[in-house]
Amino acid sequence: MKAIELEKAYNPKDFEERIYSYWKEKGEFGPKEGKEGHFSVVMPPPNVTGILHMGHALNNSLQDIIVRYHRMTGVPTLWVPGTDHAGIATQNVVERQLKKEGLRRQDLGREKFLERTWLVKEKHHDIIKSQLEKMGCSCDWEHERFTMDEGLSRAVREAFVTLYERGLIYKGKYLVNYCPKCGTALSDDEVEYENMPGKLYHVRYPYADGSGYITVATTRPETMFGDVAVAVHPDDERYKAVVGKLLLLPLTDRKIPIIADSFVDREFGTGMVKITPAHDPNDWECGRRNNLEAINILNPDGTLNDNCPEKYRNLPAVEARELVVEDLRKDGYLIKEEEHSHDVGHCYRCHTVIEPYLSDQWFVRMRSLADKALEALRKSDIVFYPKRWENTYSHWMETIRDWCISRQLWWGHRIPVWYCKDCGEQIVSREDVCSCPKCKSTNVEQDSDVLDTWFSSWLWPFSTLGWPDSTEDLARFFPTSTLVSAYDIIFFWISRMIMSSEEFLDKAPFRDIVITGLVRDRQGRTMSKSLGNGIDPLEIIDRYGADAMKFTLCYMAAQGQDVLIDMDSFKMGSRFANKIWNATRFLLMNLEGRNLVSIEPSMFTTMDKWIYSRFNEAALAIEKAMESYRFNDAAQAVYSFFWNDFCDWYIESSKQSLLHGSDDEKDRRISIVMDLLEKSMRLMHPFLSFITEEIYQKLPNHKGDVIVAEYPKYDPAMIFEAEEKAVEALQETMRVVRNVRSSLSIAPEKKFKVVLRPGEGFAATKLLESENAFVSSLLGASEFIVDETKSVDVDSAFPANGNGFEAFVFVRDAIDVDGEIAKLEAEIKKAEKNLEACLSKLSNENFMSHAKSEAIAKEQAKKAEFEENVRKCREHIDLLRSI
RNA sequence: GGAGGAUUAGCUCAGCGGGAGAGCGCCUGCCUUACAAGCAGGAUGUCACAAGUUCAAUCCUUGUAUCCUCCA
Repeated sequence: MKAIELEKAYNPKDFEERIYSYWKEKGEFGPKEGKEGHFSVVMPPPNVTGILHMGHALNNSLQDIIVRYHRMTGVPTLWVPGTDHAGIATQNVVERQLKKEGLRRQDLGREKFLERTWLVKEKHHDIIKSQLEKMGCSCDWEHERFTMDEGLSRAVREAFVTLYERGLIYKGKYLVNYCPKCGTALSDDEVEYENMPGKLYHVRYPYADGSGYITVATTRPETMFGDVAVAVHPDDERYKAVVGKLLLLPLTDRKIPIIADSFVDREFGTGMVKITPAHDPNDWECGRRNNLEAINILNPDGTLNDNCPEKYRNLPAVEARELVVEDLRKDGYLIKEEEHSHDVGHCYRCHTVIEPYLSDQWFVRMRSLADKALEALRKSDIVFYPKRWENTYSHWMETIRDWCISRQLWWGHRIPVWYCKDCGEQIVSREDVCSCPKCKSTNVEQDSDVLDTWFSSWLWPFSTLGWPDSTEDLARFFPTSTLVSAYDIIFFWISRMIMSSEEFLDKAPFRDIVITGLVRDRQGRTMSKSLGNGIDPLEIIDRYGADAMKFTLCYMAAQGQDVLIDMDSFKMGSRFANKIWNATRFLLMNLEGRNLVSIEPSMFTTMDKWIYSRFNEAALAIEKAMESYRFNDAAQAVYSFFWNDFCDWYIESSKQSLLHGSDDEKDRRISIVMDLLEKSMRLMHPFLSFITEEIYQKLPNHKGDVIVAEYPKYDPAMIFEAEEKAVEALQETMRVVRNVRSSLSIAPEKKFKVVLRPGEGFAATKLLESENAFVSSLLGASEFIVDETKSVDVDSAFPANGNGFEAFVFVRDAIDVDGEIAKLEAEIKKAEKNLEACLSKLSNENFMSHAKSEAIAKEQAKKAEFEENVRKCREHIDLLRSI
C-alpha cells in the first residue's frame, strides 16, 4: 500500500465548501430508511430581516450536533430549516428604506409595498441560507419552509378559523399596547419595560360644588382629558365621606365622580388616583368594574385627538404634557412636582414608548389552551433542559392573559375575516370570500389587519410537515424530538407552540426542550449592533473554519449557561482540528509499504487494549452527555480522548513499532491504528463535521461517507480494566522521571540510565518491560531497567518517588543537593499533613461507624500511601546526602 | 414586589458529600522529522461571606453581600 499524503497544514478552506456541496448533492441530509422510529428537529426560523449572528451560530451548531449524532445511530432523521417573515421587524426594514427615499408606505400602497418587502425577504433569505450552509448545518433543504409559504398560510387560516369555531377567538374594543411609531398593536409579551426617570405631579381637582379640592398624583398629566373618575380605597378612612361627590376636571368643564375601588394603593401619593380607562391598563379594569366610560384622547400616531380641548389637539403626548403642566401651574392647580422613576413600556422592535390604546383588536382566549399546555408538562410529555425553566413556563401559563393577535401592518397573514359592506355581516372563512353568504352582495372587504407573526410560527412544528393535511411527513416525523432554542423566546414561541400543538393535534410538538444561553462578549454584554461588540460567524469561519466554530461553541455551551466569547476563543477549536489533521497526516504517511490485516482481539498488546478501552469509555461518556444535552461534556470527552489519549500516548507508543518493528508488527500496528482512526472520525463527526468527512474519505478502510456511517456504540467487551490500570501506572512512571529531568534541568539530548523499583502490586511492571523501547525513548533513557529484586546498585543515583514505585536516575552532575533535599522535606511536610488528616479520620469512631466502607477503605489506602511517601522521601534524603 | 441564575486559578468557565479541574494566559526548557496551531515540565485558589445539618461541606439547608436576567 502507498502512503496517503495530506497537505502539511490544516486549511479548512480547502475542503469545507466542497464537502458541503458533496453532501448536499448526494442527498445525505434527507431522512433515510433505517431503524424503527424517527428523530426530527425543526429549526427555529431566523427572521428574514437580517443576517445570522452568534446566537444563531450557537443554536444551529447544537442542533447540527444532535441531528448528526442521531442520523448516525441509524434512525430516519429530519432537520427542517426555514425562515420567519417577522412582521413588524421586516416591515420596519422596508419602511426605513422608504424613508431614505422620502416615502411612506402609504405612498406606495399595499400591493407595491408588499412587492418590495418580498424582495427584501428574498435577499435576506439567500444570505441566511448561505450562512447556514457555511456553518455546515445538515438540515434538509428539500424540506425548507417559510412562514408565508402557501402551505403555511393555509395552516394559519385553518388555525384561526378552528379557534374561532371553538369560541377561542374574539374581536373587541380593548386597551392594547400600541406602538405609535410602528402604528400597530402589540401583544403583552412584545412590550419591554425599562426603568426611567420621570416626574410625579400633584394636581388639585376642585369639588364641583366649590367646597374645596382634593389632590391626585400622576406621572402623565396630559391623560387627564381622558379622566372619568377619581378612585380611593373603600377602606380608606380619610376619604370615606367624599365618595360619590363630584369633581370638576381642571382645564375642562367636565364633572367626574369620586368612586371607591380596592385596587387603589393607599400608600401611593395621596391615596387618590385619577381613572383614565382608555390609557392605563389598571384604570381600564377599574373602569370596567365600575361601568365607566372610556374616553380615548389619542390619535393613532400618538397625538391628542378631538376629545381634548382644542388648544392641545394634534400635539404629541410629550409636548401636550408640558403645556398641560404649564397651564395647571398658571391656574394654580399644580401643587408640586417631584422626581419619580418608574417602569415604562417600550416597543420590542423599535423601542418607542408604548401607549395603552383603546381599539378594535382580535384576541385568542388563552385559558383553556394554557391548561392543556400545563397538563403536557405535568405528564412529562415535555421536558426542559435544564429543568429550572419548567417553573418559568408554568408561571407564565398560570398567569396567562388573552393574546392580542391583530396587527395594523401590511406584511403578514391577512386576518381571514370578511365584512359585508351592505348588510354588515362578518364572515370568518378558510377560503377567500367574494360574496356575502347572507345578502349575496359582492361588496365584501377583508379585514385590513394582519396576524401577529407568532400566530404562524406557533404552528411551525407541524405546519412545516404539511398540516392541516395528513401528510406522510406528518405521520412520520411528528411529534418532533427535540427543540433547541434560547431562553428569550420561551414565551413568544416555545410556550405557544406547545399550546397550539395540544389544541390542534392533541400532542406535544416535541419532547425535549433544550434551552441554550445567550452568546455574550467577554464583558458579559449581549452582542448588539449599537455596541459594536458583535462577532460575525462568517468571520470566525473565515479565520478558523466552521468546525472550529462549532466545536468551540459546543465545548463552551454548558447547560443553558450564557456563553461569553471573543474572537480568540475559537483558537481552541482550531487547534484541536489542526491536531486531528496532523495526527492523521502522520499515520497516513506510515501506510507506505504496508498491508492492512484484519483485527482480532487476540493480537492486542496492553497498549492496544488500553486505547480501545479508552475509546469505549469516550463513546459511553458522549452517549450519556448527548442523552442529557450536556454538550460541553460531550465535547470534552471527544477532546481528551483524541488528544490526550490517542495522540499523546497511543500514537507516541506506536512510533516504535511503526519505525522499527518487523514487517508483521508494522502491518499489525498500522491496521489497529487505522481502525482507531476510522472509529475516531465517526466518534467526532457530529462535533467536527467537515474535517472528519475529509479525512474519513481518505482512509484506506473507510466505507462510504462518515455523515451516514454508524455511530460508535459503547462495547463492554472492549473494556480492559487491568490494562487501563497498567497504562496509568506507566504514565505515572514517565511523569516522575520526566520531572526529574526537568527539575534538574538536564538537557534533552543527554541520556541517562533509569532504574525502576516497583513496589508491591505495582500495575505496570510487565508493561514497562514490554514497552521498554517506547519508554526509554520518551524518557531519553540510555537504559531502562525494571529492578524487581532490588539487585541493582542505586547508591549513586538520583532517587524519585512515585505512587507504588521508586525511580533512580543515574545523573551525577547538575544536582543541587541542598535544593533537592529542601524539596523532599517540603514533600514530607505535605505528606505528613495529609497523613494527619487521614489518621484523625481513621481514629474517629463516628467516621468508622458511619462512613461508607468504600470511604474507609480509601482512607486506609491513603494512609498507607502517605506513610510510604514519607518513608521514601527520608530514604532519598539520605541517598542524596551520601552522593 | 415575585421568581430564577451567577459568585471556584490572571481571564472564560466546568465540576462535586470523602485527597480542588479544563481551555486560554503566564513561567522554564525543547524545532525529539505529524503538528511551535506542537512537546515536556511548572506556578497560581481562605471554591463570595456567615451560621446550620453531617463522622465528613466547595458541594446540602438557611441567611447576608454583590452582579445578571425574567415576570409584575
